[in-house]
Amino acid sequence: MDRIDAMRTFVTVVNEGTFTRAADRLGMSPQLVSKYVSQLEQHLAVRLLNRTTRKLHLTEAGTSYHLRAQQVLNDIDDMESELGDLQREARGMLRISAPVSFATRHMAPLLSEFQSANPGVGIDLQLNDRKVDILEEGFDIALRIGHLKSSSLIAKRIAPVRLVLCASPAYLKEHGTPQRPENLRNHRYLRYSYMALDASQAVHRWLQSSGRDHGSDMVSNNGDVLVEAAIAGAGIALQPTFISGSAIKEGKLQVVLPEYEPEPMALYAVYAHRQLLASKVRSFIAFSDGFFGDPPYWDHFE
Amino acid sequence: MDRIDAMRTFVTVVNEGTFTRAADRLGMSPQLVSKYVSQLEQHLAVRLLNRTTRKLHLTEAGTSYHLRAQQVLNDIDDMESELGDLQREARGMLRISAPVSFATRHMAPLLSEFQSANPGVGIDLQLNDRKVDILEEGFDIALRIGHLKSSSLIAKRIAPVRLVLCASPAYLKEHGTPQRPENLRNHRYLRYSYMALDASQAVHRWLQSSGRDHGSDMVSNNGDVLVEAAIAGAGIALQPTFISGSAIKEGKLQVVLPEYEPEPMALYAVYAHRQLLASKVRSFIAFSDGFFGDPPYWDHFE
DNA sequence: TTTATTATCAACTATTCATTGATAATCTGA
DNA sequence: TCAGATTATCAATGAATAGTTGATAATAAA
Repeated sequence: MDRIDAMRTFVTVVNEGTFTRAADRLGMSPQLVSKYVSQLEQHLAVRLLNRTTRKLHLTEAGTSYHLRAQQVLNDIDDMESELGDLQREARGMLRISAPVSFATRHMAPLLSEFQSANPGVGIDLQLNDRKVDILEEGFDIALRIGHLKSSSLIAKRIAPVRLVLCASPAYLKEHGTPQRPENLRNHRYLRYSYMALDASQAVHRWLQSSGRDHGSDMVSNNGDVLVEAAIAGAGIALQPTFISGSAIKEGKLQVVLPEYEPEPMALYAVYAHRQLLASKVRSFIAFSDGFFGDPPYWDHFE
Repeated sequence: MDRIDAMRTFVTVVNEGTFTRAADRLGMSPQLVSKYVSQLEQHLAVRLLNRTTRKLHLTEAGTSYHLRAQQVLNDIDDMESELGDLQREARGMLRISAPVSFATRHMAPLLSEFQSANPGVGIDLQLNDRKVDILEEGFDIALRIGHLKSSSLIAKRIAPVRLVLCASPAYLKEHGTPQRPENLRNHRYLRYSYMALDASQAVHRWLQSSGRDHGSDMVSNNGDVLVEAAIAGAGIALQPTFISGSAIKEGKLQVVLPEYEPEPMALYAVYAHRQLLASKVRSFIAFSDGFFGDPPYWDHFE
């Protein structure tokens, strides 16, 4: 016996006045109504109704139980319908973790338009380039760049991320434009410290090759800084186009060795489960999908 | 799935922090705990917990549900333990219907001692000589005198009720003391209007016999009045000893034709059901049983 | 890496559920 | 007063569910 159903049955019987009418209203057989009430009485070890075949009369215990059971049922209904709304309407606080450079440049319009479309959703955006544990730190979604290794998490591809080698025209004029990957060993590399490039990429081999003088490289864990440095003529940077694209378009940077461009990575939205996903999360994933275009607008520099 | 059990399981999981500890506390298997929580999520169509094999994290929906579910469970526990107390301790209002003459003379000590023994029980005593419908009128117990015809009600015999013919010594001196039932037709009968005597009783035949002059009888629906009238010498009354007993003992009345005394009737406590009887009712029945003695104290007139 | 812990899945049996038809008790209207 | 209608409950049956055990995958700690 489901005690909530039994309570609801008893309350309906009291409100309707007879077992049969209660059965009609609840869409069940009178026999079942009778059984439920009996079982409830059995469970409580209290007689709730004095019943003849014609009339029902509440006992003192029944009166008291009816009153409070009605309240409890209302509470449960409230509670469940509140959860239902949460599911249906996309409400609540959406906690997002995102990479620093990408977020500062490209997230604002996405979030702004998403909130216009989903007024019930609040957003808490935490910028972080380390790999956060979304469960442990309570994130609904983490945006990540790279080739994802498998895990128990779900990853939805949001946009491609191209990496291009680039330097300022002035730098190239002074140091020469590399025509072959081998030439890179003679250049100053503006290196991103978290970069985890696939070793099979030709460009990577030359940038990491032991023949180079690593002591003269510039290293940062922030891509923006490296791109700004490249613009200022400090060397050659291998950075995503979502950072360098606009500078390239404006002519402040020039793509180097385009024919050796590494395989593109991707921006992923990572979340915990596929089933019973909160509506706010589902909506955000769907909203992000294709938002940046394909190819994304920051790649329109050529 | 019992939703209340499922709610309780979920709340315990959240409070204990792991499924396994919750299972220990609830005395069930971890598999079952897992199943319950899953079914609850299924039912609500909301993910309540983000779980890895090592740690649990509440979702936003889960946080809100946990808070309210805990409240609901408390309400239910309160409600049920209140009913339990009602059952265990004998509390509440006990509504009793009783015959007028009996109650005015003999109920006070019973009720008073019962309340001393059961301080939680209030008493509402309604005096009435008609046959009340205890369910319809909301009585817990009706005291009735007579030979009860069968019904769906339960009747517990509390005390024997003897009926004796009696008259004042002065009346008998003036009109003669009947030695045989036939003599009764020459006397004035003080008749109780609700009297439903078994027609097989010898005395009854003579009192109702057509040879008598009924026009000279006195009729009342109150036995006290008839007994008082008998004391005043108005005639012969057939009344219960619980009314006439004290007057007989004091010599104000004299028993007539004792060898023709009708079969005794009884005082019954009538109530609706035997099962799941409210504790206040059960206690009262038990308390009444034998309270008046056997034979009852009012029969000690001989 | 190995071991221990944890949640979950899968399969299986005992139990419970919900239905149907039958019955007893009451009420209603002639 | 008596048949017909209504009502609650009982009993029996097949369907669905509950709760168990053993196995598995994932993670944390040693």
